[in-house]
Amino acid sequence: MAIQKSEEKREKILQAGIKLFSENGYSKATIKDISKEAGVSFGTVFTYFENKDTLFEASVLEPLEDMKAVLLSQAEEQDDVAAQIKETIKLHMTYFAQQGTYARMVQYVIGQRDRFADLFNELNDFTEEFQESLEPLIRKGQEQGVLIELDPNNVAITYLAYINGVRLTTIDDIDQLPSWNMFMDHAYLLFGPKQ
Amino acid sequence: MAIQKSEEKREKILQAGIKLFSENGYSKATIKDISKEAGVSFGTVFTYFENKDTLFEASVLEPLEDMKAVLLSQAEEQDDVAAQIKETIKLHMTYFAQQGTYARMVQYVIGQRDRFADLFNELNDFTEEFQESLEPLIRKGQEQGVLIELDPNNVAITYLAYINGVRLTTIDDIDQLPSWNMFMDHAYLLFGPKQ
Amino acid sequence: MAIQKSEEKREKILQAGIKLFSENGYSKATIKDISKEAGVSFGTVFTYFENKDTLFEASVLEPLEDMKAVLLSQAEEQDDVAAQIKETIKLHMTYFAQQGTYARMVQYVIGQRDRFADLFNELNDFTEEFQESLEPLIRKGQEQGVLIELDPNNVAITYLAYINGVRLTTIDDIDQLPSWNMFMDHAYLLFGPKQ
Amino acid sequence: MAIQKSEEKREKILQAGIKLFSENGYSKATIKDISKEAGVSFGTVFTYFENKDTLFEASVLEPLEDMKAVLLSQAEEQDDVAAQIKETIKLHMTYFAQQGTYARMVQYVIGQRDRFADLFNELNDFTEEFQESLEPLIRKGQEQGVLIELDPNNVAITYLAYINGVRLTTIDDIDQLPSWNMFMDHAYLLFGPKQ
DNA sequence: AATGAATGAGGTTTCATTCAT
DNA sequence: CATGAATGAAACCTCATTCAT
Repeated sequence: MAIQKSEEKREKILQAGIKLFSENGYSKATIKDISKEAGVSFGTVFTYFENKDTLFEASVLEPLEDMKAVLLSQAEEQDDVAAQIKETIKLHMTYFAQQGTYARMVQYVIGQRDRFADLFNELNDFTEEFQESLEPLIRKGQEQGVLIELDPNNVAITYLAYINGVRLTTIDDIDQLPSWNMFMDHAYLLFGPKQ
Repeated sequence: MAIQKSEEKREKILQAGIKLFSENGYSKATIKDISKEAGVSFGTVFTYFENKDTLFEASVLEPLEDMKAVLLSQAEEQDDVAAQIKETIKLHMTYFAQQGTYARMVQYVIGQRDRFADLFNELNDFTEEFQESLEPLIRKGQEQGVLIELDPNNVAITYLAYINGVRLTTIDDIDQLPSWNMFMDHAYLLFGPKQ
Repeated sequence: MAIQKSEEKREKILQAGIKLFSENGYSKATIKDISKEAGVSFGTVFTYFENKDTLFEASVLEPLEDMKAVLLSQAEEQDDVAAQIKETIKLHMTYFAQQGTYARMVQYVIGQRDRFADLFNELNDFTEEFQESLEPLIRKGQEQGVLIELDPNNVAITYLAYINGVRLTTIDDIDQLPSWNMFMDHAYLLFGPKQ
Repeated sequence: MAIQKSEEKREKILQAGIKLFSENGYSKATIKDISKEAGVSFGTVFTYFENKDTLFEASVLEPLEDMKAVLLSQAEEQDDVAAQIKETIKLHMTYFAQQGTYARMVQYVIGQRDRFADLFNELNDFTEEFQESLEPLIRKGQEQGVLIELDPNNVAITYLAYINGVRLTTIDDIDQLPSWNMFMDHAYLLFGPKQ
């Protein structure tokens, strides 16, 4: 039970970290602010995280697992491959639309790969995993003549860059779904639909 | 002549600011480091820029003008509209490929629009300008039956997001042009080519 | 039986305190380190000692009693007073040779007599006791014409300073007895042997 | 002139460091206290010393040079070797009597030789130098039949330990010269006078 | 105009102590 | 009793900004 309570607090601090690091960047997000946001005392942060860097790493890694899970998931198998891809895109981008500012942290890590080497490698490894995961779907589309012949790896890479670009550039809140719908429609173009 | 000399120094400091802010972010780039990079003394920075924020704003704005000029420029008018668009994309993305880390500063401003309200508005205004600038070309492509019918504004927005996504996600140096060539080819897909 | 067990724990903590305070000084020896060294939990330290200062005082006092006992003890009465003194010196200094870093704590207390007033007075009182204890032996040596006429109090004081100086300056381990033998031989000089 | 002023301030800080480190030990002497004692602001300390450790090292080394100079100096050559030695002792111990608490810092360094390796080695080297410096005088005394035959190195070592012991144990202020006179007289015993 | 010493607010981190379990 | 999570005071250190030279 003591453990239960601890985990709760750790989680609160982590969520506060994710929020403030995302919104303000590493340096501007102070431990004091994070502890206030989490509703714990200043010192308690250090009970759960060795130091600021450790908290930051956790703040990046934890949502990353979610993000990975979403991006590696796909819509159900169906005959209409175009529909299947479009649904997959919707699955992916809906998540990003809700993700708020998290993408900015990923960006931060990429920008300072020396400092956060482990995190960076983790992100890098994921890119490959993502390519592999998307390849069968893309190939299926190409084989059925729905998509033009493009290197599936390149499609995956550009599609991922696009998602990030949209997330980083767009400042809309989740509510403004209309524009997100548009972004989803256009994402499909990167798969090279025959039209 | 005194003015001439001053301007030189101001420029050196600005370039140092652009470099270090881009590479390290706002907080980690210290005035001392910037002055060292610029080859001037510590106090001199404050002779040319009121404070750190002012220097940062200038460091974002100055390259922004270049970036704007490039993104608003287009390849020469020609009969083959597809070729014209592709050349325009090359024009745009070659610049970004060479820009190194500058895009990260833009990102930083977008992420803190409250703090850098003026800069943010400047960026926002540009988006509209960019849409207007690209519209004729897109419309031309659609009229000639080379592109499918899409809202030109949306094409411009998604294309811009894509460019940013590529720049922010990709860590390649300028040298590794192969991948940038690929990114250029795929960018064209966002214009909705009939194929 | 409960009490028995408690006393055991108290002793473990005390020994850990003596060890770590001696080796690292007051500030650098943390309660956490001491608890770990003692093999008890962090909070348990406060069950047996009100606070850090209390533990420190105990850590100084407890070995002090041993030290006192040793320094107040003397070699067996014998006709050859020179031999008796030399054996007494050996008794004293062998103890110090084995004491490791404890002397440093005494030093620490002397250096901060305001802070540890009680301890300091305790130490001061001992000096007088030591003088009294040594006086008969010294006087006996002088009466037998083995020692020159010196104020026995001064002999005791300088001898005590010498022992401390050797202990504080020397970094040898107990093993390196050779040098300690030398130190013992020379200690006798302070008693003013006729030669 | 600017340099002149700087050096003055550096010196003030250093003197404050020597005073407070000696009196309170490393950890209890805070930068804030030291800056206050020196009459400068908190930040100014870091203008002249990289960090607390650096200031501490300087606070040990600077007086060490004085101390070395004194301990390596000797009374003028004269026919009466006993008088010469006694005067040399007076030279040495008068300095220590005035030195206040400095010896405690030396003690601190010896106690933590791993942490302050360079300082420790410096101290260690000095011991040898001291032995060499004292050897001729001791040998002269032995040759003239004033001193008994003892290893000069051992005499030097024990004499040094004695001085330190007196300084560390004695809490008298400089004023109380009487006791220091006694300590000087007894120091001579360590040289092994024939009597 | 150029310099860099001086300042102190504010950041991260440590750690003695309290106290609920 | 034993435990260790919670707390916040206080330490060190950084660095933007001021200002005398």
